[in-house]
Amino acid sequence: MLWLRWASYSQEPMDIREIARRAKVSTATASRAINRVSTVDPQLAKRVWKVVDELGYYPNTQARALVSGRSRIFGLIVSEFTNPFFPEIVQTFENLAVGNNYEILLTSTVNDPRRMELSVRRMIERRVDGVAILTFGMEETLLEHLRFRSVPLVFVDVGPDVRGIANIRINYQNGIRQAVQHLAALRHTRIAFVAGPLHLKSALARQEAFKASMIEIGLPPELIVVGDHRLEGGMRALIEIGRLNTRPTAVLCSNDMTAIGVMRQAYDQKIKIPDDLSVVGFDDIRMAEFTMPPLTTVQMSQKDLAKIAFQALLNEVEGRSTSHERHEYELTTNLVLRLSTALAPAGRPSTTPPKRVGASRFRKVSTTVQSD
Amino acid sequence: MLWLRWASYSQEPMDIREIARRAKVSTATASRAINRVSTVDPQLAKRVWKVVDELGYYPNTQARALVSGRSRIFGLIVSEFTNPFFPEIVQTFENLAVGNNYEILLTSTVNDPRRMELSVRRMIERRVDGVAILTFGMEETLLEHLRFRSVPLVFVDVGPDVRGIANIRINYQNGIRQAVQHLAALRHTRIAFVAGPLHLKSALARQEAFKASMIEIGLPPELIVVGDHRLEGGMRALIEIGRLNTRPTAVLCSNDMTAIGVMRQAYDQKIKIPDDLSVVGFDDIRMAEFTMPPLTTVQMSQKDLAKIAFQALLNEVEGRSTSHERHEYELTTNLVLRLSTALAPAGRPSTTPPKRVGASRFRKVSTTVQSD
DNA sequence: ATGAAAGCGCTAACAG
DNA sequence: CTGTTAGCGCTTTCAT
Repeated sequence: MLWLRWASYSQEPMDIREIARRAKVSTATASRAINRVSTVDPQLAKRVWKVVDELGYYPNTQARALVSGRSRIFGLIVSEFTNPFFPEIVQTFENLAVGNNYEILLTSTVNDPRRMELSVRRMIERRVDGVAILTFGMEETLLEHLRFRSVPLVFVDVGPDVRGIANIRINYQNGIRQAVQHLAALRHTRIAFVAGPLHLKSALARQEAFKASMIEIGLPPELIVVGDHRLEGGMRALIEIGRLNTRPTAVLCSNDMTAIGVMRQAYDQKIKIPDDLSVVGFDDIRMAEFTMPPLTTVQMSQKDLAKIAFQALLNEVEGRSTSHERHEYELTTNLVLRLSTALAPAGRPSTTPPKRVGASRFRKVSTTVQSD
Repeated sequence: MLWLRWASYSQEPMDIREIARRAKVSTATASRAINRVSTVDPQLAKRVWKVVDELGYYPNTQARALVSGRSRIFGLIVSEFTNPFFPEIVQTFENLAVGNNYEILLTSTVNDPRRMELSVRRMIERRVDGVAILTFGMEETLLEHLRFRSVPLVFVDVGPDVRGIANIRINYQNGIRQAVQHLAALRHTRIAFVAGPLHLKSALARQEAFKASMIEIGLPPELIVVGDHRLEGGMRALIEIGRLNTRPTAVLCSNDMTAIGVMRQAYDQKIKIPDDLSVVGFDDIRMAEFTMPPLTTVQMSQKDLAKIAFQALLNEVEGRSTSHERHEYELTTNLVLRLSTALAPAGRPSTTPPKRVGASRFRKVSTTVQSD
């Protein structure tokens, strides 16, 4: 706190020159000491650091960035913070950022083309060192602006056509197959699927995974209704499903909000879950643990996703990767058993809920990521 | 897209000098044109802008900040992104930021003193123009670092002792009184309160508001159990309440997660809500709408909070406020009726749920805030 | 109204 | 190993 008293009676600029002067060294040496360059004489270094601490000197990052050409900022573009899928990602990303002396420039597109464009512009203006785009849909032309400036990019789930940018591919099939087989094992044969907005690649992929998984075990993937990945869509979907002449005993949803909508509608109609109807979600957002009953769901680990994204960016920037190879990462989804699924009503002799699992197991993703 | 083709065969730096050269003006004029200084000849300005657009030139914010001394970044310190209270705040804050050409430096303390210190350090290093601290608890000494550098600060809910920084005071009493009176009107007389961690000012204030509200209508505020503002605490609280010899018929919770925990525990114990027990939350996080039944809760508008915080910062920075007056803002809380409250079991002749209200009404906060 | 030039705070050659 | 110095890209006097 010494510098605080100092502060009270002098308000001169505290810049690296001031530090240098007081430590009786050149600015170059001061700079080196501060940046822990090993060749600097320990004596001098100590003198510099003493002054730095006494004065509470904090280097000006802008100036640093200007001369070094690296801002130590990673951009993170998401759709919407209020989408429950993102908070965990942002938190994990930030944890990694602080640990690596990066700042994060967080931006949301709120599904507005103008905001998308603005996001990209902001990234460029602030000269970010890399951008993670977790927004399930982004105009190709905007990316060109980033690519043109050779800003490292990480993407989730874009097609295989884009070259020169890292890509995290989601293995939807794995988790969805587990979900379908879990339901089948509980004697469900009439399994419905509530899809998401099919113009989204991710929603389409989930639906396809569902169909494939059903066919795989000889069940017809017929009962499909389209939702919107929101609560309302889930509610509407269950109403629609209720009108079907062959009523399903289980419903798999394209995301958790949809599943929560289904459960809400079931609650309103006094349909008991899981006794009358088994429900499975997708994503494993935080809320999935808090529903009643807790939701069985396919987990797409937001933590792992963030870790992979961050690490990919870091690899790119620190040049640990030769720039001409194709950078592919994979995130595998897995079923998390909770309490919203049970034996199918017809074949159920007694109420035997599936064993509850505390934590989920993952198959390790195909890339090494730093732990928390 | 013209500049994109240009880009393909020349990779020179696109800086303001390049713009100036191509527009056949001086860098000074280029700068003025880009910054829309009115005195610049329209002809020249147009020429400059043409080049800017063709080349896809984006000014370097670092350089700008360095010379102007203003970074156009606001710091936003929160406790934890995964705390459901924050996403809406962050989103609103960002919306306002983009609208005003600011960037936001988002930081979380995760209730770790080291991270708190780091947050402050990061703010200073990036030379933010102001900081909003929404973290219900922050060490005084850290603030000194910011105050010393005269960084404008906005705070939520700190005591009245701190001078020279803006403060948003929460009127807990208003909403909690409404909640208590709502329950009383439904013939509840044994109303329990599940408090939060009492070392938090905000938790303490809520408890005090509860006590005052009860006494006000002649009910003894005796049934108080302490939770932790998390789901688990709510669950434990209900168990504890169940052991009381005088069982309450309604429980008011210090925050929504607690209320959700209570509901979860009730679900597990087959206690029907609201028929057997009325539950009221506090905060009105997004999830409160999605519980079953939807949670009646005291709303502390996260949107309004963010708006006030941003506006306060802006006032400070744009110098619209004389720096010696005390800057106080107020946010009023209000009850939002949903479906988790009903007539007390004893005095209830039939099931008559309270009227459901779609949107809540607010008393306007005492300061003018920009709309979305 | 426009241009020349200084300089924001820092790092990185380069020279000693 | 240390110091001198030239910029990084921009805004802003100060002349014109």
